[in-house]
Amino acid sequence: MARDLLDKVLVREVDGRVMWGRLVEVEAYLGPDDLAAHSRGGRRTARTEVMYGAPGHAYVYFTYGMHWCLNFVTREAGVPQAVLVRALEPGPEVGRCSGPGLVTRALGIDRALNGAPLAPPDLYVVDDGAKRRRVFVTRRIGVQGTGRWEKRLLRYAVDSPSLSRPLSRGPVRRKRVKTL
DNA sequence: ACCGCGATGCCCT
DNA sequence: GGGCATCGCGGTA
Repeated sequence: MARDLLDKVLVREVDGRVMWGRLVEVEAYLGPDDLAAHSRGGRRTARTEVMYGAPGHAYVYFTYGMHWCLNFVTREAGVPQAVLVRALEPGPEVGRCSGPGLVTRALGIDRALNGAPLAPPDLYVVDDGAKRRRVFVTRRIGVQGTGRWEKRLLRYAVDSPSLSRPLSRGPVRRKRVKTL
């Protein structure tokens, strides 16, 4: 799901204004077994509740005292997995989206959209037929102290100047970045 | 280029 | 009360 979302367009409409950006960087969080996921160990709290619901809905959480992060719930009810939206190539009139906190700030996404369906008119994804670029996979950003999970290649990105962080240090080298 | 750190508040133990 | 799926700034190279 994370891989398939790349190069598709995230659209946000608010007060009749249409904003969009192309998805270039996402991360998969694989539920109870994934020690880096909010739903690790099957945690089911007020915050994680929407991940236990139907797929195709937004999971929006607040972090570091100031940032909202947008996720897509991906699996059937009862399986709390999600894809974190980390970066977009911004459309016209949309500010920089090179990081999960910037994505939500640029598109006006906050707690009000937690649990919202990913469907018009508020927030949705469209396939505009753009050519799919080569997909790179790396370790997830900001994931530490989770044993093997911090090494797993669950960050999916296309090579773009709008990434939150480079695919690897220096020029992209085949040896350090797994290609699909 | 890399590193350290402060801001700021909710979540969960 | 500690930590956090972050960001931008200011310092050192």
